[in-house]
Amino acid sequence: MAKKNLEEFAYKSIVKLILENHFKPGDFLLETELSDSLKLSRTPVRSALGQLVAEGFLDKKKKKGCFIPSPSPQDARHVFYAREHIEGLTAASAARHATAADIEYLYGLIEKEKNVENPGTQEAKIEYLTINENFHLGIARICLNKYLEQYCRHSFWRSHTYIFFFDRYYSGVDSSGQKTSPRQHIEIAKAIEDRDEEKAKDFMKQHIRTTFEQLFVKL
Amino acid sequence: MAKKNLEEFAYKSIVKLILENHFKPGDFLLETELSDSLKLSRTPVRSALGQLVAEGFLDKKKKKGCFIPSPSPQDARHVFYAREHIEGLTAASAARHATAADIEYLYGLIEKEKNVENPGTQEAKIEYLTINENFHLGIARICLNKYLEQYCRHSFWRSHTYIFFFDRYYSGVDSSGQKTSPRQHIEIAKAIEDRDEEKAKDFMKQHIRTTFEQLFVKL
DNA sequence: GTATGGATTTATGTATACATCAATGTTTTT
DNA sequence: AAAAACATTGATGTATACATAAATCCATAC
Repeated sequence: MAKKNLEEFAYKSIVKLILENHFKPGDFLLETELSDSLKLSRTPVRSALGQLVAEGFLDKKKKKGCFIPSPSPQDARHVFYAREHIEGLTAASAARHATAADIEYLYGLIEKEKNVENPGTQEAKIEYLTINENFHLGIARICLNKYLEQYCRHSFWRSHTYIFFFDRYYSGVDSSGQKTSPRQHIEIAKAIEDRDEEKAKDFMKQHIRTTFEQLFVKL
Repeated sequence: MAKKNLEEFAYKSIVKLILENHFKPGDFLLETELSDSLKLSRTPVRSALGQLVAEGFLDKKKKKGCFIPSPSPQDARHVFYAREHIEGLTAASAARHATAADIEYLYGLIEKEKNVENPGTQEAKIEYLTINENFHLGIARICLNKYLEQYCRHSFWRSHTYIFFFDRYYSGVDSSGQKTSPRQHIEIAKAIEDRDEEKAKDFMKQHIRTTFEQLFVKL
């Protein structure tokens, strides 16, 4: 990774570590350890951690440090409730603003999603995650409202805490044996293409509710 | 102001300066100037600025500094669009979760709002702002979803950039000669008290749209 | 054995010196 | 006079030393 901006480098590195599950909930991210392993001083590491706290991805205890927030069923409900409604809005707005190129982009992602190789492997899991992220954040971008996009990005990432914990999600298939996610993505893309704001909103909300239910059958 | 946590002190001080209109859009907030005037080193000031950037209250140009984002009609539309829908959600959720104490709190604010003294003065303006903030963020708190609360707080503050610029807002009266804001606040509080989620949502959305329209008649 | 109190440890919090880069101004060249 | 090359300036970016406080451990008192 490029190291011209150490702060940015630290930020990305830390996010990567988090996403790769190097830490478990409640773990403290020590400035000294991180600066040590990333071969930089505490200053840029500290900035990066501060950023992550301000963005709400990490919690902080004064004079104690930054730590991975603990997931809880209640928190999960809150995140997914927020996501459901906010992404409902972004999908509806996207239906208003999408260009031909935007729609092509979304369908391109769906194609990729259908053709992920070696399903079940760790690489496939990462691949699905990436495509899913691009789809949801892509729609947020298309909606052309930087505030909604920001909130969407935030709640999306927070929800991923949970997605990462439960493998069930990746094997989510419906009664017909088809993967639910690509099918629902197609519905959403179609609604956006048809400029049907209501449908786009409803399909998106349903999609996120499905995701939540697949993750938390037991709660 | 207490100075035990210099970073927090810096953060609050800078926010205060911004809200008191010490800077205009496009102005750079220089670390050296701030640390100088606040009598601390650059370190806590720099942290505070980084926080404000991460939260989206300031923009930043690499190696150049943090600056007040420029308002624009389009940005205003985006902020108020986001606020309208998010606060619609918080109001509906608040109608589900409000306790008797919560409802009393809201009505208390409305009473205060009715009885602000010396309307038209700068103090009255500040007083209105504070009450209004407490009302809107209070509802966000009552809804018990920390994500929605966070997004609500963010869009609320961003919208205040605009509210501060236009005095018309504070003199907003409807055709019957009554202040619109207290009247609409009463409607919302009543709907929450009645546990009528739909009405709470709709009144809140209407209220925020009214605010927007009062500000931007000319756009 | 438990509890209290203080030393130790260890991490964050802060100040400061220095490095770096972008912008600007100035000189030199054509 | 215009343009290119260079030097200056002034801010942020980074490293590091030191201050401080929370947590832990251990000794001592009861």
